[in-house]
Amino acid sequence: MVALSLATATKPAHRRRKEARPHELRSAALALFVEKGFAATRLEEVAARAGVSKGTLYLYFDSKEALFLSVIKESMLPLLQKGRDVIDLNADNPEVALRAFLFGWWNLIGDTELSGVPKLMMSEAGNFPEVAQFYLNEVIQPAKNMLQEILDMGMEKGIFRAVDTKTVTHILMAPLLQLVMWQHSFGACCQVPEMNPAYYIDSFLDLVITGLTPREKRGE
Amino acid sequence: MVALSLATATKPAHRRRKEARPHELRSAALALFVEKGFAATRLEEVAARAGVSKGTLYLYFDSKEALFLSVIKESMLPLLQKGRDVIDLNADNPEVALRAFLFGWWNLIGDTELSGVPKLMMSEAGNFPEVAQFYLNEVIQPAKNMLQEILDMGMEKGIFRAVDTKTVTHILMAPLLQLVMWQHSFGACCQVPEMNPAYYIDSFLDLVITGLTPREKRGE
Amino acid sequence: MVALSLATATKPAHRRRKEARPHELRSAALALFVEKGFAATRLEEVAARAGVSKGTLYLYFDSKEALFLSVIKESMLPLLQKGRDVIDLNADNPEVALRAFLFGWWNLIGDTELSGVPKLMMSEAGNFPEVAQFYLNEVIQPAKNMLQEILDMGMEKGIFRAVDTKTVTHILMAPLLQLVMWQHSFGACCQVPEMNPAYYIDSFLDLVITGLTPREKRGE
Amino acid sequence: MVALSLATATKPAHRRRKEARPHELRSAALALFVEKGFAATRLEEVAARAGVSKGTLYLYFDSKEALFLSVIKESMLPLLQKGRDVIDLNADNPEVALRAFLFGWWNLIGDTELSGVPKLMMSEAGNFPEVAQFYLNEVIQPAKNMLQEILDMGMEKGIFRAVDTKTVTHILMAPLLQLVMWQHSFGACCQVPEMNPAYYIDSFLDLVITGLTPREKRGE
DNA sequence: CATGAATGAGGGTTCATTCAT
DNA sequence: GATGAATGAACCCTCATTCAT
Repeated sequence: MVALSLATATKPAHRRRKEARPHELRSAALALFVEKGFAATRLEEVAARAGVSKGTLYLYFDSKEALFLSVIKESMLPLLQKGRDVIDLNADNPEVALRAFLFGWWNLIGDTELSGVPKLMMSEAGNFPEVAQFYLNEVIQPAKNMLQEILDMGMEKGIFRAVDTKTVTHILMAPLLQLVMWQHSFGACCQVPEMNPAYYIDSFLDLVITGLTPREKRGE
Repeated sequence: MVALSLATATKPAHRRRKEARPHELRSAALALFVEKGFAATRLEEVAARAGVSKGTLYLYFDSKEALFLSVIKESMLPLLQKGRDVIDLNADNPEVALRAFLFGWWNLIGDTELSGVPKLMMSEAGNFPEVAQFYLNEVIQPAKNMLQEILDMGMEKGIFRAVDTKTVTHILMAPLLQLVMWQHSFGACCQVPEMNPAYYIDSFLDLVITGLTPREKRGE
Repeated sequence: MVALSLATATKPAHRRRKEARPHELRSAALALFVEKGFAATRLEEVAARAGVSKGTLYLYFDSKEALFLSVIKESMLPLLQKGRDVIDLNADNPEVALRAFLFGWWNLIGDTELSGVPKLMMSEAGNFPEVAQFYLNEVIQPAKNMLQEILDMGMEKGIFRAVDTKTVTHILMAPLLQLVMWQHSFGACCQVPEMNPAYYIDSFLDLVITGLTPREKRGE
Repeated sequence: MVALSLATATKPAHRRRKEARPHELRSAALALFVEKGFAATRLEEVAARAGVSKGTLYLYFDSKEALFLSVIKESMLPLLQKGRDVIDLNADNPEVALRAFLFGWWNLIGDTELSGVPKLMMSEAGNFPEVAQFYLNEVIQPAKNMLQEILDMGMEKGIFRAVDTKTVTHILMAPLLQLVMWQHSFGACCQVPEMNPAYYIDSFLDLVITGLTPREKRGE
């Protein structure tokens, strides 16, 4: 009983609520910013979706802009380490590492509420250049560096042919990014044929690794 | 007929001006909608960029939404025929047709002010579902159908190996779309390394056609 | 008719309105700022009192604070020259100059809507230190310098006895300022016995010039 | 009796604290109301300055308005008796009584935190007419009656010449009130030359008692 | 036709007040 | 009692839209 009271009773209910609020508000804000855009989202709606009143939002964020910044910063930074792990675990097999990295991205970002972040950032970069620069430096660049590392490993081992890694990393991410853009735009509002993401990614990897040209025609 | 063309040519300046207005306003609106988003764009700024006053805009468009709709509709529809032409001209060589189609897209859209339309449409789909559905049906679907036609041709002739065309058309457009998204987001506001679009597209086609796997390892 | 059209028709009605608006708005703002204080005054009320809508106010002033600044600056500066004139016209008779100056202050400020400015400035100095410093330097100090000039003249001619002019100028303005403070505070909201300003100023000048001590006791 | 005083002295700290709270809160409120005005003062700041939390304030005062009322009422009423004493002590010498009264006002009010009350009351009269009426009836009028009593005494004894006492009492208070207004406005926020209050009051009494006119010119 | 002054609904933000702990 | 998280009414300010000139 003492142990129990130490574990839980030391934090009154409203303290526990208070600690969860910033995350709840960021989550609500992300969903709405992605759906409607930053300018068209009303803070009252964000608050309502998080189950609080308009004023409460200001207990946790200084302004609408500060909320936006927090959505971007707090969401993505913690994930970079996971990408690191994928590479370290598959250092001996670049093709597997490449598959694991892209599917990892999908599982951790593309298939979660975080998938909204890239869409949001692309839509709003023009209105928040500093946030965009931060995102570019602290999220995109590190992620591209990891991909490049995988390509370099593959080329070193002769598993991949020589390519311009700067360009190819961009190309490798494009379909994944396009997929989440699609899901948060037409996919969310239109009658559009189903698309199986795992199948899509698999097809893309297949295409990129073996190419369009049939085996028997290669080398002609 | 000669009289008619003369009549047109001698039309007083302000008449010619007047006829050009809707296009100038759409062009100004597109640029600003893309940069700031629909909600964050002020009509006064659109009017100023088109060199007219706020009130004049309402002589040509009923509302901000009508302007948006017009930007989307009038911009893209006239281009579809050009895609058709590309296919018809290269019906005998699917690989050339594929290259021509993607480079044609780049030259007619990606490298012009129209490149903003896909970015705008993706950002605003949530706020304008009907416009998005229209764009999906009347622009995206026809374009994908053309690409699919090219793939089908290639597979029929044995130039391309058998792939799921629905999925691959999506994949084929992704890097191009991502490129314009990039140029209208980070590219427009951040310190970001130069990227040569022609080289990028070429690399992508190369990758997709021949694959990552080196020739000597294929078929293992 | 030509003359007439040149004289009047060149300014359409809405242009004439536009030119009068800033003054009308300042006047309305002054009255309400004085009555309720800056913070407690709603801009909608200011606009209503000036006969326009809330938004119109922002066509002429950037913000509530800018309106405040304008009220202070545009109201008082034009009056300083009139004080100058009073001194120049009565350079030979310091006692008359003193009376003329104080009564002039009363007629031009104390008895007009401008009487609110000193009250407003005193009430709000703490919230607008820069405006207060400006008012001190550009309005109060020049006015005190004029009074000091009159006293110096009087002492030179032997009409006034030697006094510390810095202190006495302050003392000379105090009852006038207190009178307008009173009229804009208790006088505006309470049951309070009538006070005749001219009689009050006259009594004060009488007191200050001849003193409380009866003639026969003087010099004891 | 000894027991009682012991009981008081041994009262636990938090009890003594509790009894002092209303005064501490009023004092904090007065300072901030004077500096920023009633509307621009946040209760959270008042509470913080008094060293308690926002909620605690409501244990002692029903509302912001009630706090304002209390600031005015509790501050000034206890002082009136002191004015009475000054008169009674100097009943035989009106000039000394006049000096003692004005200097007493200065020492008890002008030179203490209470000096803010007149400034506050003047600034806020328009927003709190009932409080203003109360202040007028219960504070200002009694004080003016005392001054009037002194003048009447002086005139009766032939020490002062015959004047309109209603008006002169107003004039006599004006420089003192103006002095505290000044100190709480420009004096608190601007670069302004030093002013010695005792010297100022002395100069004023000198001026009012002997007048501006030099001895040898009097009676001309 | 073209203008730009005017409008007023809407949204970001503040803060007096309440109340569960 | 004392706290401070939560509320929501109120207010500043913006901007799509209208309309007299």
